[in-house]
Amino acid sequence: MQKLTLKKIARELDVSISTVSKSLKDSPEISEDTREKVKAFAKLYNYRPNTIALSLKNRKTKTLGVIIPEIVHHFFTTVVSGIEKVANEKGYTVIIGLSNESFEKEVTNMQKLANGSIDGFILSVSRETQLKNDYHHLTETIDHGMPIVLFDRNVPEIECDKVVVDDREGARNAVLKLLTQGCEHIALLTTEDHVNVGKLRTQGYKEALEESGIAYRENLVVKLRDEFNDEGQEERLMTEIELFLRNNPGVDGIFAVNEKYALTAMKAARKLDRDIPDQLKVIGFTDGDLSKFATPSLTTVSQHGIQLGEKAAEILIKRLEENNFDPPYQTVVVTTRLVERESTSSH
Amino acid sequence: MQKLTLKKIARELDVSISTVSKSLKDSPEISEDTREKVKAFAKLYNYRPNTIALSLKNRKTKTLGVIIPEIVHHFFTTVVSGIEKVANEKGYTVIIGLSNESFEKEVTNMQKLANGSIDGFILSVSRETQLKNDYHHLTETIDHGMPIVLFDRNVPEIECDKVVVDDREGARNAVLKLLTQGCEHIALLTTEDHVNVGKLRTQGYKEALEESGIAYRENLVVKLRDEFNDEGQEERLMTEIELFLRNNPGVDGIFAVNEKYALTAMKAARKLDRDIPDQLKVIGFTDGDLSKFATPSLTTVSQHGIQLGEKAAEILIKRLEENNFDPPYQTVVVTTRLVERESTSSH
DNA sequence: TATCAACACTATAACGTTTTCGTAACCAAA
DNA sequence: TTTGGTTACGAAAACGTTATAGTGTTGATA
Repeated sequence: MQKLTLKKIARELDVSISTVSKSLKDSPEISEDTREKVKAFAKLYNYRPNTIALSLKNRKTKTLGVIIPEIVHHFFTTVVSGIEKVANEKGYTVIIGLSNESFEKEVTNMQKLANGSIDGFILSVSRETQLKNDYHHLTETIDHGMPIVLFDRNVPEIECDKVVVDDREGARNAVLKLLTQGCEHIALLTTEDHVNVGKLRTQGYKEALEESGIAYRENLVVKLRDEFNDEGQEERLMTEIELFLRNNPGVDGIFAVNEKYALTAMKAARKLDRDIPDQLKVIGFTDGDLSKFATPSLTTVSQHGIQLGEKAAEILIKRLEENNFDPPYQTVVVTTRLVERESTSSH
Repeated sequence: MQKLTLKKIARELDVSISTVSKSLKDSPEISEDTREKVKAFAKLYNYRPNTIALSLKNRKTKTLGVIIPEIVHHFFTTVVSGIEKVANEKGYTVIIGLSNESFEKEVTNMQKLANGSIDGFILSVSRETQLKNDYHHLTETIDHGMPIVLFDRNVPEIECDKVVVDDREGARNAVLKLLTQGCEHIALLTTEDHVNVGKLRTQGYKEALEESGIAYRENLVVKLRDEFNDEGQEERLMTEIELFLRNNPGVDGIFAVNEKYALTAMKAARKLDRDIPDQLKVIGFTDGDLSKFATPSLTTVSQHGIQLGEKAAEILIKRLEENNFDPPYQTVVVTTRLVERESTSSH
């Protein structure tokens, strides 16, 4: 009951392998009779060409390698589902590699896939990679003629196609919203500096303040340590944020660079009996189920992960099909949208 | 700057391809001198054998195909991350296929991967597949000598390895918990009947009631339509649940078969001014971020998706390495754990 | 001086395709 | 009857590996 091959069909029908292959491809070289006979047989026994053999022969796999830092993560899964959708439509398969925010896993995963398994990469660099600022694995891959599309976490020093979220603008709009809602002391809950998107969102925060003639105050910026994001560290995150709120009773608006921070801030506020949105308004970045189901529901900057994934896949596949691996490269900016919910509107 | 192959090394060093291959494999047939020379060259230019060629030659790909109904879904991503962890440790790659709960996508995705791309499947059948009760694609795959490990959504009529959650027992424990907490009128929020896990959880609900000498009452069981789970249908879900609560003011406990239902129920209760947990206690199935960050935080039945994924990968890889594709098959039951939070404890 | 190992390689086949080139067999034209 | 052109197929190479089976050279033995 093993897989049917051209060779087996050939043996069975007493013709050559070439004849079988050509028949299945409706080549006029083969007589109508033989063609029909072969096709009937192939159909009957459900012949399907071996993908691996085709990949070897064609030197292309019709497969995209996607490397993400984490999979138990709403935003990244939306991106993957966007990628998968487009890939599937165009006959491509998707291989997923997880870096788990580790530089080494990112590198080995890429190496493993780059040796013939895939035609190109779509990836978002790990936190550790950004920290080390070591991108030799990316440049090497590109130099070997394998295209890469970078998404979300941008790496300015690498030249390739990119699809990024408009983090700066998204943050700016969020903070402007808080300002028009009457907030005067807006805190920023963000990550450590080495995370690029965190930096950009911080920039947007500053811009919005500046535009509105409000001074940027260092002490309203809370840089949460990376390890607070790890599983089981929710307590420490909470303590940190609660402490901040306690020490800064004047804060009437919070812009958080992700859902988790925003939700935790809301929880802390409740503990301190500060009403949301009346006394404190909150906006988070990244729109996931968490925001939708929170109480009060959270106003967020939606990132359109699906479109981002779709766009990334489109760009990569276009390059592959056109066999064009050279500059110029493009950078697509996916805009964000402010989804207003209860955490900002005083009903 | 194209990929280095044995042939190119051979040409460069003026030896045969065989010599290069053997040298790299430290064969004693080759003189120390030549061996070193070849290895030095290979290392310098970073030679890596082509995975596709190896796959073709060995007739195994060291790749697992994972088919899941949805990727923007906490539970499934935890499973995938468990699979990926084990797979990676054992030198396997993971290809992901999404069925999006569609029978057809499940079938085509499997067909595409089955033609040489992977060595075995790990999959959870789509909702539509369960509804159609058509599993020919699974039996055919197994008959062709490709092993399958089914997870979560069990399919009794298919004989193969399985890793399932103890849905019945998990539900039973949850409902027992509500009972010991003093609830007397416990409602069940569940899915339509054709979803296997829904059925099992309903069974656990009944068992717990029976054990406690409480009559099962049809009108306390709410079967939410499948389409309410779709993106953007949160409103309708809410209306439905709210209506139920309004019509059944006596309900003092709710067991929901997933996080979404539970959270929506809590939201509805708040609208109706019923205090949680004092007047109404809620437990949900599936432990995700939603439950953790909800207000009040939700008591849930944790499914240990990671362990489930790990186990599934272990079973599949074991079969592959032992080249044993025949019965007996095993069914591993992953136990659940009740994670108690604010929605059940009256502090 | 023929014989035989041992050594250090090379050639070849195979995995399953596709494609280019070659070639029998037939018929028509010169 | 030779030449030329179809028709309908088969042989072979190639993709990049690995494993099996040669093979030429050397040096030692009988």
